[in-house]
Amino acid sequence: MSQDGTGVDLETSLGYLLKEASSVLRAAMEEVLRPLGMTVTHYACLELLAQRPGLSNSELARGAFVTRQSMNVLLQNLEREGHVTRPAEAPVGKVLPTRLTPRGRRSLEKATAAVRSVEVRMLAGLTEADQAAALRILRSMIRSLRDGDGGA
Amino acid sequence: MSQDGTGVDLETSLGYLLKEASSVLRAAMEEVLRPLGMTVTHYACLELLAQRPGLSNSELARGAFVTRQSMNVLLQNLEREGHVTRPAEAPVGKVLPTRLTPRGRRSLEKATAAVRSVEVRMLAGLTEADQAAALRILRSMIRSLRDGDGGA
DNA sequence: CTTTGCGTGTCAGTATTCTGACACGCAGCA
DNA sequence: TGCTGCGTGTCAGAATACTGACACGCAAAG
Repeated sequence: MSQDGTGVDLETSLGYLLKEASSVLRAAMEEVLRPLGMTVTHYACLELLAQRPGLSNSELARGAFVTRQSMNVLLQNLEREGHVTRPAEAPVGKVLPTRLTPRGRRSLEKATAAVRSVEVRMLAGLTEADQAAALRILRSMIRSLRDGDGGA
Repeated sequence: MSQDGTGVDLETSLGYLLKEASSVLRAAMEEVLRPLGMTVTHYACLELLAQRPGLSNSELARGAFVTRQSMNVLLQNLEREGHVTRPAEAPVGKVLPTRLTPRGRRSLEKATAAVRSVEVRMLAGLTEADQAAALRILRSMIRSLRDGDGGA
């Protein structure tokens, strides 16, 4: 298909590989989440809420790597579908703490299992040491990027 | 800001970390590309063309992890701005081989420098061995995910 | 030579996300 | 006490990407 005559260092760029891995992972997650009627962002939001109940819209947005606005429309959908609840009035300030409903928790269970199977598949062929190294390396990358981002 | 009382294993999930790293990397790239009037997908397309001249729209799309349709509108923009050229007639079949113009090559140079600086910053704190390990691990993840994707 | 499969470019419509901007509430400081 | 900085929720508009569908051309199989 490709002329493959000039195959260069695109495949040796960690940045490109990172994007590729993330893209493939997202596609794989979408594939297993679709039968459940969920998107990746849906799942991320629910998982976040399960692990940290009472998160605000903005905090959820940061955790799912989208903007507050996007997360807000997502939360409205989830609320309408009965997966999450938000108080009509802010208990303090303007923050509306969000919580999972039993129904949301139930659909999250299936999604979590599906996603976990994808992650297991992704890690097949990697030793424990590899996974530990990956964790350390990715954290280092994130920290280095963040330091320069907000700092300078 | 967060109640940080339930800090769970979100930070130990390689999938989440992968998404986080990719997100931070993309943000950092957008930040340095914005002054140049380019987006990440713009840059990816140009870089792809520099390394593999004559790529088709579909091949470009696959390389930049977007759909053919999205890449097509991007190419139309780039063509209108004089960064790339596509023959009006397909030399063979329907494939329209795309090439960089001198102007496109020039703006790519600045972008490449900017992006490279981001990648260097990302890799700060990592040894050569770490980088080699990251390459190997990411490739393994991609392959494992792909095998299960299209195969099963 | 005909036919089937595959990849491609393209059109139309939809959905999702983002950027920009506004007002509000809390915390710290003079 | 009054004020400034910061974070938040929300509204509106625009940009971007995606899904679905169509016709065309090449290549392999009959």
